[in-house]
Amino acid sequence: SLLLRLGGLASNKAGLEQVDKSKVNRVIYEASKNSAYFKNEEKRDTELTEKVNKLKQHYAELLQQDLSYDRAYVNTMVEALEQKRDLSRYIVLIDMDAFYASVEERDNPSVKGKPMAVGSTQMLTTANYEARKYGVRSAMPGFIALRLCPKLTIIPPCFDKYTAVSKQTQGMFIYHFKLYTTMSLDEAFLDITDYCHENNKSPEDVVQELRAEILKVTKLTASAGIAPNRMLAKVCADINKPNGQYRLPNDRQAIIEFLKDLPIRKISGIGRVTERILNAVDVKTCNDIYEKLTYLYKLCYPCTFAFLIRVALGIGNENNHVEWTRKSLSVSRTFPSIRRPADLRSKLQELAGMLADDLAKKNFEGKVITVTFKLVTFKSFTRAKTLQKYVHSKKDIYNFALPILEAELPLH
DNA sequence: GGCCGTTAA
DNA sequence: TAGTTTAACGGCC
Repeated sequence: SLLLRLGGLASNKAGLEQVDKSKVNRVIYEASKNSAYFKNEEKRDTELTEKVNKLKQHYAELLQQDLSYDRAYVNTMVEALEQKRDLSRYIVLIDMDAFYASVEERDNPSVKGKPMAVGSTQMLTTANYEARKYGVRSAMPGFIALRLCPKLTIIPPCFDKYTAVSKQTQGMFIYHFKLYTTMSLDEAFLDITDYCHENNKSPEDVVQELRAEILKVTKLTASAGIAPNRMLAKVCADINKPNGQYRLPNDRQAIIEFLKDLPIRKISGIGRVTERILNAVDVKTCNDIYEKLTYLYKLCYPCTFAFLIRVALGIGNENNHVEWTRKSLSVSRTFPSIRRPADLRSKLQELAGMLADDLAKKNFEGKVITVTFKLVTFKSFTRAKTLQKYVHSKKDIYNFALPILEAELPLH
């Protein structure tokens, strides 16, 4: 299971269906096994396994107990949520297909049809569909991708171009719809309910037209998911990727049916750790969450349980309409190992300057300063300090960060 | 308030 | 040879 996790493909990613997974995993393992990165991952995995085993033990004890009182309480919570289920909205997630890679293909047609990825030998951010056939994927270091596919072309990212396209699509969205800005350049949530009613059009047709317009304006394809809430729309957007769309009707029974065999990992917010934790209590699908709600109520923190019950019922987050506001701003860089205090100080200077520039551009300031350390062993840790006043200048950032750095010296 | 871990793109 | 960057949030002490 370790090998699977470390080398394991995110098989839920589009375009990876026909990959020879065991061969790909072997190549990744051979390229990884002696690295410091791998050793660190092994350590993390051991810690997680311990946590999972403890949970299993706790679960086994619960199986022996009479939980009828808890079951009744959970049922009242389910009913209360059911009362508030909102099936009145048409929420859409628009997701540009292999975004960065598609932009580069568009602007350089000679790489079209050939395996290509955007990034560097250190890290890839996006792979085109041709490259995905070889097991190449985003968040994979380029040097490993080259072992999987020696003919792979790696193109350095050009964020100005991606930002420009993102501005174009966002402009199209807000012209007609309520737009909930998302953090990435290639994704946006829209509420098309009012538009559908006003123009007497079906959600499917509206999204079809929107995707056609995106293609016309940007020469790029997008996929979309349509559902009564964000959580489900996000899952739906993956179903007919690339260049497709899927609608989950605003119907309770259809939602229950949709969730029946849906793997928990498809839900945004459930990653590899949560997946393994839930697997430990025999939960693999969203319906399994529903079946095991009483146990999860006993095993999870209230906040986690509140999230899971919504997943089980297919009811999204309540504050869907809350505007995004920035809460922090940061810069980070990985560089070849340095340990001389003078070198570390000048690196800090450099980063402080970059951060000050970004703060100026965004007209932002902060009063909590956090320094993150990453060692050659890949162990990382943070040290933070709340200041008396808001700061934004390079000088202030450096002066307040320096003692935080020096308190950790010597690094080893 | 400070730190760690998880998640996502 | 080589494993990113930015942002948010929950939980613990």
